[in-house]
Amino acid sequence: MTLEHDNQGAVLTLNDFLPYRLVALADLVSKVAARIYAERFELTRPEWRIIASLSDLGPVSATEICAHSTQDKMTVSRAVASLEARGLLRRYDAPHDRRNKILELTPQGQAIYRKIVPLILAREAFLLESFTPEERTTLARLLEALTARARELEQLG
Amino acid sequence: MTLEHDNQGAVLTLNDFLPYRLVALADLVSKVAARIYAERFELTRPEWRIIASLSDLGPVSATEICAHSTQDKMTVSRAVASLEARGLLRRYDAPHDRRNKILELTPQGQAIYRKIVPLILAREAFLLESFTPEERTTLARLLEALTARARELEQLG
DNA sequence: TAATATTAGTCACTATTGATACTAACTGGT
DNA sequence: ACCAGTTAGTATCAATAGTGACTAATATTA
Repeated sequence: MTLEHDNQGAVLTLNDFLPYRLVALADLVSKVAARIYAERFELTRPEWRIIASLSDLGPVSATEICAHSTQDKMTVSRAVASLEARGLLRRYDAPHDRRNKILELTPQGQAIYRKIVPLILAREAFLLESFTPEERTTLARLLEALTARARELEQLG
Repeated sequence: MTLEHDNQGAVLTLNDFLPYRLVALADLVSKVAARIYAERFELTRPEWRIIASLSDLGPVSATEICAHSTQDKMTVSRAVASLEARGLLRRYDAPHDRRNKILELTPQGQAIYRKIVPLILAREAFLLESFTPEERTTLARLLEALTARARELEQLG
């Protein structure tokens, strides 16, 4: 099957259409998660992702955060400025490249992370509660395969 | 497991965290799809969803579009205005409720839909190409179950 | 049948996002 | 050492999305 085929008269039912279902589900899940970090901790999604990334990676540059959290560099730049102003992270010059600022969570930033994580993990657990271990593995595998495939598609144009 | 439990010291790895994976995948898939309706047909995502919804449902009110396409009513209002200005849909008063405007694709709107659908379906097919029929069914079922679960979670707060 | 509440859709305002371009710092080839 | 090319991060401006108030129409209920 080519990407430019001419399957005239084809019909698309929005609710049976995978990309739509995926985006709708992601929006919903995203909204539920945001209720924690936004309403309870006054963090935006980019801010929360930066905190999570720094916990994952340790002190790294903004560019590494971008890659790890799939966010635009401008988005990260803004969120970092805000987190720094609130004392949740600090920045210092990288030893051998002064363009590069290394980011690091402050103890306050780490404390917020430790408060958020159990709440967020409880939501994830609730979502997966009705699945068997095999189903969870399958889900992860299928999403992974779709992601790989979507990356290919992105390259193709 | 409660949603307010105190699993202190828990760790969250962003890339193993289902909500993050879902959102990242949805963003990617969304971006690929947008290349078709945005770049080739100059439609925004809300506009495209309205066209798809009207094709699914036939002539309906804006409110029904909102529900069917999971979009905010303001988003739909704006996109409808734009589509009407471009002659892709028309509006007329509902017979028994004059608050209500019924929306309907014009022949031009239908023509655009018919051009987009095969292209979009080809992308979806590419994404699913490496899956067996069983895997596709499983994927749909798992996403459906997750959606139901996320709706519950949304209610709980 | 008034009085009240609800609903559809839009307006106006604000906040967020995204694209482009810029500055400063580094790299590599000659 | 010098110049072109690249990279990190930020500024700026335009487009987009989200919120609450608002208008008009309908529904509800006393």
